[in-house]
Amino acid sequence: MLQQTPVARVLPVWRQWLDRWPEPAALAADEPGEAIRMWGRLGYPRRALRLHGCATALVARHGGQVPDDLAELLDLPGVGAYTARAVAAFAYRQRHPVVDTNVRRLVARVVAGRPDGGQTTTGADLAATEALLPAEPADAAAASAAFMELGALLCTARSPQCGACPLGSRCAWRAGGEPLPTAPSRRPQRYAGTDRQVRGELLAVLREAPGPVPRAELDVVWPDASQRERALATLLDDGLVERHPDNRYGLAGSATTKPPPDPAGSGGGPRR
DNA sequence: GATTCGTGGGT
DNA sequence: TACCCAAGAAT
Repeated sequence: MLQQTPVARVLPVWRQWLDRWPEPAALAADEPGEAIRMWGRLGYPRRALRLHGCATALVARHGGQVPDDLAELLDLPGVGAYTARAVAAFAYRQRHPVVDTNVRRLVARVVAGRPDGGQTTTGADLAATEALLPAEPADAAAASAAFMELGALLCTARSPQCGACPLGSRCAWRAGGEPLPTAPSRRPQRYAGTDRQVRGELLAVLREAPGPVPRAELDVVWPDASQRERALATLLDDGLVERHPDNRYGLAGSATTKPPPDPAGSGGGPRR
């Protein structure tokens, strides 16, 4: 949930989520569509699907437990370099570099004197961060937590508070006069009008509906029919949405949630 | 390595 | 208003 999403926005959803599914087996036993529904408006809904897939994999491969081996963690759906190492380090106290966007920026500044980190974590980022870790695994985990907090609270992207930073004069970026980024080089990140927004609108209808809805209920969310088609097609392709035999649409695998009265008697569609 | 994938709050 | 940017992962 925390992937590319501010902590404050995650917290309420996370609490409801764990209240409903306290352990992987509980989530795995429910429909993936219910995970999408509970995801709410956190964004990147494929993460909900992957989290459900992750729970399923944990049950199938690891007896419902979260493994402590880095390679096994990396094999889980939705678990990448950051999450796998965060779990191994924070939950199991292993010595791994934990590199998120905050640590990437912090290390870029402190070590390399650059104004910002890259968009994605590279092998060089992992190596540079690993070099900063104490030898003792428990201390390394504490240091990783400290790096993340430092990057998130003081060494921020916009307005870093260098005066309050405990690293003080040991920072190469500060020593270099805190040079600003040379080129903007950031992609335009507009959202309004994109297929992303249309996907979001379509999914919002399906989340709020108790079960599959007729096509007409999806058609009202966006005026451009061709863009609507495209967005719906990608949702189907991602496995977030299912088309039922009666030409209604619903969240993946959630056809069981009390379908409305069906005169045609086709039921909620077959389930496996 | 570069792109794509949502959403909302801060500046 | 417009833009930035979040505890990234998959392709």
